[in-house]
Amino acid sequence: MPVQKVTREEILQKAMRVFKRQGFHRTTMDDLARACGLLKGSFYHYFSSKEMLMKEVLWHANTYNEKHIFSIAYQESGTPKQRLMDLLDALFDGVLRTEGGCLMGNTVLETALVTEEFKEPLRVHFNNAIAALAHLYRTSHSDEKAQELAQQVTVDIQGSLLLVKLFGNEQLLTDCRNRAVERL
Amino acid sequence: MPVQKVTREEILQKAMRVFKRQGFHRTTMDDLARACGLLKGSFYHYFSSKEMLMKEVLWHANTYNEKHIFSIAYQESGTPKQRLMDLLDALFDGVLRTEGGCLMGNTVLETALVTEEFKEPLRVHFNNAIAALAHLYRTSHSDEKAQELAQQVTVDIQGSLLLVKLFGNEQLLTDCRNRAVERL
DNA sequence: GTCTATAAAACGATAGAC
DNA sequence: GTCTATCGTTTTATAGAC
Repeated sequence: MPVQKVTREEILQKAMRVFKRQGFHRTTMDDLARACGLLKGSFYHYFSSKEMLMKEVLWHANTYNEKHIFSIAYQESGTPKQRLMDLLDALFDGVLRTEGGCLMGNTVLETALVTEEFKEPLRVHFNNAIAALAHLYRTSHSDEKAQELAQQVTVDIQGSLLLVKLFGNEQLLTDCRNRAVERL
Repeated sequence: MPVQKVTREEILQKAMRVFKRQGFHRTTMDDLARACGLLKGSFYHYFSSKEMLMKEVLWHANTYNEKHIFSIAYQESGTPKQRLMDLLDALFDGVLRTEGGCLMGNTVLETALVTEEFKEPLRVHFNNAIAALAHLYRTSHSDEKAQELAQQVTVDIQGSLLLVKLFGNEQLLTDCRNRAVERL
C-alpha cells in the first residue's frame, strides 16, 4: 500500500517556493513534483494542471497573509507605529526567508497580460496590503491621505524588492521600512 | 532571389515589444518570427538562440535609452525641473506606448535568479536611470541626498508600473511623476 | 535571405499497474 | 497515493532547396 508522502498543504508550500524562485512559465510540473519528493505522474493526483496549482498557491498565500501579516494592522494591542513595524517585519521576513522576492509582485509582472485568471488573487493581495497600511495611517491622517500613503508604501516596497533582486542590496528594504514608519 | 523583409534593427524593435508583453519564457521563437513577418526557420539566420536575441534586445534598449531618454538629464538647455519633467515624460511615453510596462523591470523579476546573463544589461539600465536622476537632484541637494532621491524615484517608478499593470490605473504614474518633481 | 521539412528534446497531461 | 510508461503537443534548433 502506498504511503502518503506529502499533504496538499505541504505541496502548496513547496510549490510556492519554486514559483517564487523561477517564475510561472520557467517552472515545470517536474520541477514542482521533485520539490515535493514526488514524480510528475503522481502530482496530477493533487492538481489537474499547472494553472490550477498556481491559482491555489496564490489563494493559499492570500489566506496566510491575511491571517499572519495584514491582521497585525488590526490588532488592538500596541501603538500604530509598533504595529506598522511588526507588519513590515513580518512581510519582509516572508519575502527574504526564501529566494525570489515577492511571489505576488513577480507574478504580476510575468503574467498580468497573458493569464487573466491570476489577476483576481493578485488584486486581492495588493488590496489587502493597501487596506492594512491605510488602516494604520488613518490613525494620524485623513482617510484620503492615509489611502494615498498606503499606496505609496506598497509601491515603495515592490520597487525596492525589484532593485534588491537585481543588486542584492538588502539595505534598500531597511530604508523602505524607515520611510514607511516616518510617514506615520 | 529572396528579398530581405526586415533589418536586424527592426527585428530588435519588434522582439522588444513581444518580450515586453509576454515575458521571456512565455515567448516562443515562433511568436518572435511572426511578429517580424518571418517564419521560424528564417529567424535563426539573424540570431542563434532566444537568449542571444534577448541579450541583444536589452543592450539595444540600453543604447536607445542612453541616447534619447537619460541624455535629457545632461542637456545644457532648460532648468533642472524642466529636464526632469521631460525625462520622465519620455520614459513614461516609451513605457505606455506599447503594452507590458517596462521591459527592464519585467525581466528583472522574471529572470534575475535563473538567467545570469541578463543581469549585466539590466544593471546597466538601472544604474543609468539612477545616475541620470541623481545628476538632476544634485542641482539642489548634496551628493548623498541626490543619490538617495534618485534611488527612491527609480523604486517609485517600478513599483507604480507594477500596480498599473495589475489595476490599469495610469493615474498612479502621474502621481509618481509629481512626487519626483516635488523632490527637486 | 527566406522558405519547407524535420530532427531532437522538453513539456503538459493521461492511463493503468501496484 | 505513488509509480512507470506513454501519448500528443510544443518548442528549440538545424539542414537544405530555392
